[in-house]
Amino acid sequence: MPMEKTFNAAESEARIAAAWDEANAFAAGANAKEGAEPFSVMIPPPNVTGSLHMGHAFNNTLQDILVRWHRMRGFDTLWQPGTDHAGIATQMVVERELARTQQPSRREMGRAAFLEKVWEWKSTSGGNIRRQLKRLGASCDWSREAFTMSGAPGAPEGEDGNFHDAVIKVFVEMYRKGLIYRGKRLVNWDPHFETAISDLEVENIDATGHMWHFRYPLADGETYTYVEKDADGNTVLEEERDYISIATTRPETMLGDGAVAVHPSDERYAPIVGKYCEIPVGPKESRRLIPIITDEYPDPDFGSGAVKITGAHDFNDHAVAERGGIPKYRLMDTGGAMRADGAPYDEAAARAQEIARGAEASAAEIDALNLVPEAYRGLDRFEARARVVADITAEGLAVMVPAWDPRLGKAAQRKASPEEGGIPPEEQLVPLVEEKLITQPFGDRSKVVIEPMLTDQWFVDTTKIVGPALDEVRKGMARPEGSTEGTRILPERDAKVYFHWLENIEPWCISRQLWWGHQIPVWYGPALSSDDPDGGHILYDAEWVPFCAPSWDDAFEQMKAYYRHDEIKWVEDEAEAMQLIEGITTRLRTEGAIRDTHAPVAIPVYRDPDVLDTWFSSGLWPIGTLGWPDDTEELRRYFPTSVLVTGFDIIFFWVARMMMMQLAVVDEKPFHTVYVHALVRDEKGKKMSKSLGNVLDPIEQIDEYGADAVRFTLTAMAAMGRDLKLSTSRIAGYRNFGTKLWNAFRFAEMNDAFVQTDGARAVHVPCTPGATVNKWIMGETAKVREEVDAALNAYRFNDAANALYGFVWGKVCDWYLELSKPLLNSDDPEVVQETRTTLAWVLDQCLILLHPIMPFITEELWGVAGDRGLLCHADWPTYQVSDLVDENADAEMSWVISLIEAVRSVRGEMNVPNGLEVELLQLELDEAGRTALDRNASLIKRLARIETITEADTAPKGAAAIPVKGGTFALPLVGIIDVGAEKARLEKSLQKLTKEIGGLKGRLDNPKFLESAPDDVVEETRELADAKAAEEAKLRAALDRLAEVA
RNA sequence: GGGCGAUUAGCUCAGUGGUAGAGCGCUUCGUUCACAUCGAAGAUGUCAGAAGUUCGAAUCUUCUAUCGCCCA
Repeated sequence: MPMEKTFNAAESEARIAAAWDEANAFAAGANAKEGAEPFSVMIPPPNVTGSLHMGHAFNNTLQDILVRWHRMRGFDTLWQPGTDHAGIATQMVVERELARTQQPSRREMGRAAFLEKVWEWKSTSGGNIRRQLKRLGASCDWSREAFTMSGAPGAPEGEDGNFHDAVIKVFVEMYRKGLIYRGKRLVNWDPHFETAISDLEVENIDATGHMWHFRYPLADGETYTYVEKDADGNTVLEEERDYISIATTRPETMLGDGAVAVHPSDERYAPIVGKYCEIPVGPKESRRLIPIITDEYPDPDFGSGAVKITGAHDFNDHAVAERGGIPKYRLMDTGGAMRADGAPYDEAAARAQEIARGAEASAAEIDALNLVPEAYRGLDRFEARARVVADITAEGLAVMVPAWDPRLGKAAQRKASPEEGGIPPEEQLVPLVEEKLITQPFGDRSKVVIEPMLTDQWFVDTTKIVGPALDEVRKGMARPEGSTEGTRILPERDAKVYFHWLENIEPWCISRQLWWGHQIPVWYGPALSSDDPDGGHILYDAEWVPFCAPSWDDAFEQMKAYYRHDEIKWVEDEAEAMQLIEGITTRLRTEGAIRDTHAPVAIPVYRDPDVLDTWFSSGLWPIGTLGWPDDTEELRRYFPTSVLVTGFDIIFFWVARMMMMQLAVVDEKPFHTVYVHALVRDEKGKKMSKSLGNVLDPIEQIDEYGADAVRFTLTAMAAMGRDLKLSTSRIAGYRNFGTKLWNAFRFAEMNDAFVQTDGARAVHVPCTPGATVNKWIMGETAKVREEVDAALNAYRFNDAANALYGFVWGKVCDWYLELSKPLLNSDDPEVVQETRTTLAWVLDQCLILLHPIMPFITEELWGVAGDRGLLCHADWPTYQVSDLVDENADAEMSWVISLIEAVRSVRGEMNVPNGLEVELLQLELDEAGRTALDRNASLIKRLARIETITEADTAPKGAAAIPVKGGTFALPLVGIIDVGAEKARLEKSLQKLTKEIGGLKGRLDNPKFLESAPDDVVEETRELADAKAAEEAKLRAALDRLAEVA
């Protein structure tokens, strides 16, 4: 049955994918040669809620190329797939789903029930991305698909695995080694999701905002002389003030101010440093006084030069507060509303006043103080801001300026001209609300403004584990070619990014106030009042002491040892534990005894409710997916892995953390090479995003053009380190390339190239052909094979793709297929047989070499062209240029091709009708040319559409001249050609030639060039100059003859 | 503000010191038995600008301009 005219991707891809599946073709170790080296790649786990976008398609295409290439070369290959559990994103998706289907909310159903819902969602919807990756052709070992939450408590059937064990074990070990600690720190708090997030999950966005200026009155009616000087030291303003002017973009945080700071060198405020000022908001009778202190942080040239210090709600202020021992008052609840808990404002403010005056207070007490006045309690932070501004302004404590002040921005009025009536703006005073560009932090998922918040969190002490991660990459960057020592990051630029980040690393906050994730394996019980094992008591206001252990049983053992008995009760949460302790202590107190640990009452303990950052688990991806902490066969075989292919946007999130964690846990780098690729953008260069609506959905593209076209496009554009701008016309172009290849097979099939009587064709070199054309194409094949291997070895994916494109289309289809036609129709059965064999071989090579980039169409054609197993397991060739290139055949074919091109060019420019076969005159010609002409006359005639080739001494008048290497031909086109046009054509060529010769001569006449340039360059230049000069002479001769006619 | 990168044909981009390239688009011609998702031919460049190093610069150095990304 004859082949269809085009490849039907939609129909074939599914069938081929099924065949691969059925053959288990991508299982770890499939097609490995005896004693093969391992080659393993970890997929960057996509988010389980995710669907395939172009970035994934790009990332996975590159991985698949490497993996298929290695598999065909007989490596013991593993491509490990899987997804991560994406704490925030998944919780968000499931909560939204609950709301949509009008089910009880997360909080209503409680933690356990909610997690059940999440698992349910995962099993029905979490497989999306796997199906999509399969559509792309990703040759992962799907039987090993991993998940970062596998094996967690509550995981349903089918979600077993030990990733959870690995995560917990690492946490416990790192905790015991002192690499993980808990502390009350200022963290980025997401008020929407009510969890801490890492600074990498914060997007800083510039937007026009406002800066308010307020007066903080000095305490006790104090005044000072405020002097403002210009750059030359001249006084520009001098006035008596009873206040200090403060600018802020977040007035609601004034309620938690602990001090006002000025720079120590700022003379304007020197007289009042050490004095107190009043926070101008809240009930008048109980306003707080705060000290005026000095710190290096305030910039005297910015605003008034004085800065309010709110240690609990700003990172810079926090540092100042730490340095100056300033209390840090927390103002908001987890949802970003002003606190409504605790004692009435009067009491809290009075206590805060004592503290400001020097009274001792614990961090816990300070945290418990709610300094939000009743009027603002419970308000959303932005609502509170508006109220604070309004109240201060109403009281006349805003800094006032004329209405035309340019700092007011759009709100500023223009100065009135005298003839206009009313109050001129210069006399009208308005509150100074500066309009300016403000950088605000936003949660990258929630898109709400992030609030710096003082909370208890867990941290990895990254400074303690960063060293080896830096060393390994330093080693890798310096290693020689071919070595796998250390870890090499490509391109080099991204190594710089890596170094820069790790050298300035911050502690990593790993706790999240979510439910979906690995719950922190720490239980808290009340601390004993003394270290003395027999004298310890539990006090009413006991601190909590942590017990970190991989399981409750282990924790329980620790608790027994600590409390010296086993009456321990695991309760729901801190509140319940607290209640029980209160009960115990008050009851025992009334009995006249402080409870000791031997009393017959259960000690309440509770588990830390927080979960670990998803990146903490994906940081263990390399070892976790291979079965660690068990000592598995796979771990021994495939770890450390070979290459990590990933986008530059997760160098910090993931790559750096994997480096640190693998080194910290198993003391071994996770991979020897990291290939960092760029971003896929739309055709205008914009980042693809849903909100812009410029996303190209890879699945839609695959539906329309086929997976191979999408893959080839991405590969051809994968120049290292450059963003790719993707357009559908490009994809269509490479779909056409597939069609071209398809039709080459159609041609071969029609010519019986695949009919073999002696069994399956071997992949290795089939014969030693006699025909020059056959020798030549085999040499070209060897060249491209070397090129492809060299390109892939260097991760130059685009070079591999372009080399193959040029070879298949430009060499095989444009020339070899055409040149083979006369041979296939030869009367000599040996020539026919040899050509069929060569043709089949060459096309097979195209399939093999293209397979890693275009797996589907090549697999399909492989099946069409013979019955010999799957192409994805075919042997990758190793023949070399030195084996297959025949210099003479090369030279001969170049000559033939250039002659045919020259004739076609003349015909084209002279508008000789295609159908018209013309006569070709051979004028002078050297020996090599004569031989080449003799041996290939039929080819030349056919491809250049020549009727006869005759020898002549001189060209007739009015013939078009065709200079070739070693001689000249002519096309006698009397009556067909336009003499003027031919003259113009020749003159144009001559002009170009003269310019080139000028350049070449200039170099050759320069003695310094001859002296300094390498010999082969000089030689090349000389040859080229000679050749050009010869051609010039021929063209001149031709022009002369033309002149005779005219 | 700090860092990284880009600027090459109409468009998208390759090109690490030695003859400026590819794909797409464009123009002309073409129903020859693989392919019109095709074939043949053609046009198109101050390699952002300036200075320097070099026998020789798109390529190396410095500066300038414009644009982008990351980090504060």
